[in-house]
Amino acid sequence: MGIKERRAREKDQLRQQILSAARELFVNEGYENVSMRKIANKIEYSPTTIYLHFKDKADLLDSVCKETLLNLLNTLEELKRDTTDPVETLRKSGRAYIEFGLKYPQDYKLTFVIRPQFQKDLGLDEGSVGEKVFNYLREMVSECIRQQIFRQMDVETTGQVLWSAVHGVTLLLIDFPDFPWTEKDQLIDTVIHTTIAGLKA
Amino acid sequence: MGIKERRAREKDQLRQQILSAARELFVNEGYENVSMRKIANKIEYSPTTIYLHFKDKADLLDSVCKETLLNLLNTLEELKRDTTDPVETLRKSGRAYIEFGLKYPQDYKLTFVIRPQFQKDLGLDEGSVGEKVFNYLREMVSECIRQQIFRQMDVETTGQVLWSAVHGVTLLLIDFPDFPWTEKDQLIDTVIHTTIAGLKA
DNA sequence: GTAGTATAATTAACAGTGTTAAGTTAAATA
DNA sequence: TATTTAACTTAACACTGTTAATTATACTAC
Repeated sequence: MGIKERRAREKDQLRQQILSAARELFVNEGYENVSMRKIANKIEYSPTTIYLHFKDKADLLDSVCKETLLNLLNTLEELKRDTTDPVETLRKSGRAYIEFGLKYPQDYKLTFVIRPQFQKDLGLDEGSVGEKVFNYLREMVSECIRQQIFRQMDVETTGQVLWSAVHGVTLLLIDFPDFPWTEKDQLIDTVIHTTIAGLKA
Repeated sequence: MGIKERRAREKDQLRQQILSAARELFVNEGYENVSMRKIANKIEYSPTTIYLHFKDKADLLDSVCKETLLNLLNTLEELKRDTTDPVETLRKSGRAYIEFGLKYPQDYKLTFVIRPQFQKDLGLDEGSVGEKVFNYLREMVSECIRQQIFRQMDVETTGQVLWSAVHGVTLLLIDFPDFPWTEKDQLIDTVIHTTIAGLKA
């Protein structure tokens, strides 16, 4: 009775096909400029087929963003294995976060700017990938505070300050590419260095 | 021969009428959800009339954003008159910037996130309002460095770090209103305090 | 192997979008 | 009063997300 399984597999395959077509188009042309018909064309199905797999366009965006967050989480967790010094880990994580944003600027904006505009619920609910990413940050921060490297401040606030800094510089670099920025790597390093310095005891 | 003048005045009045109708709708319903026809309805003109005053919808957005920047600039410059200590001015300016963003969240996003997506040119060209805002920041920063309160670092980089921090926290607070943030005022203060502390000599 | 059934995929349509070209109305000039 | 000029509108195009109704396909039971 492997028929049902094969069918489910095929269905999942098509779902994945839609998802990656959507991601590619969203990333290259921007969410607003991608129509359901364009996605359908790309995968050589009729537009309505997409609706058999996703509730609507926002749901499609949602799924794309979930994947993005999962990628980010993987990137960060891989990095964590190699280092032991919590400040060094934090520094590297900050860099990795920003570089992730710059490597996939559209994905980043989709996830952290566009999506919230359409889906108020966020995706930081319990058990979600978003929550895991933030937990990752929480752990690093609380270690820095525990070891008294950082000021004895609320873990939450400290984490939020760090997130603000990296989120800010990432978006500025993405959104204003023509602005006369300081050399990119130097700016990123300075942002991270400054914020960490400001948090130190 | 005041006829031409009256006509020009009337034309400008209508332009302004369109502009404020657009702003109101953009702010309340979001740029994407506002159609030219909606704006036209609001001012009781046909949709095409708008095109006699603005090149297209993006141009309309552009003009709305220019006004927003002007408001921000006024807010900041007013504040500057009352203080002399450069660090205090910086601190207050940071607060004012963030609060401006939170008071007019849609305007802020329109200007600093949505607009760049449609208009790559930014609006930081010479003589523009955007440039003036950034010059404002530059001046404060260079004063802090000159007085050796801040580390002897590149003025540009220092300014960009500050901008990143305030931009970051502003957008996070706007985009994720349901996130369990630290009490808002405390978070803002901590972001500003931390960044400035990190920049100090 | 064929009839019936469930599921996958499609076509056609609706109400809406930004934008343009052509046409109309109203006002100022001669 | 006729003519020019500016303001404004109507009608249309090619597109959008999404739904209901319909067709095609693959599987089940006889």
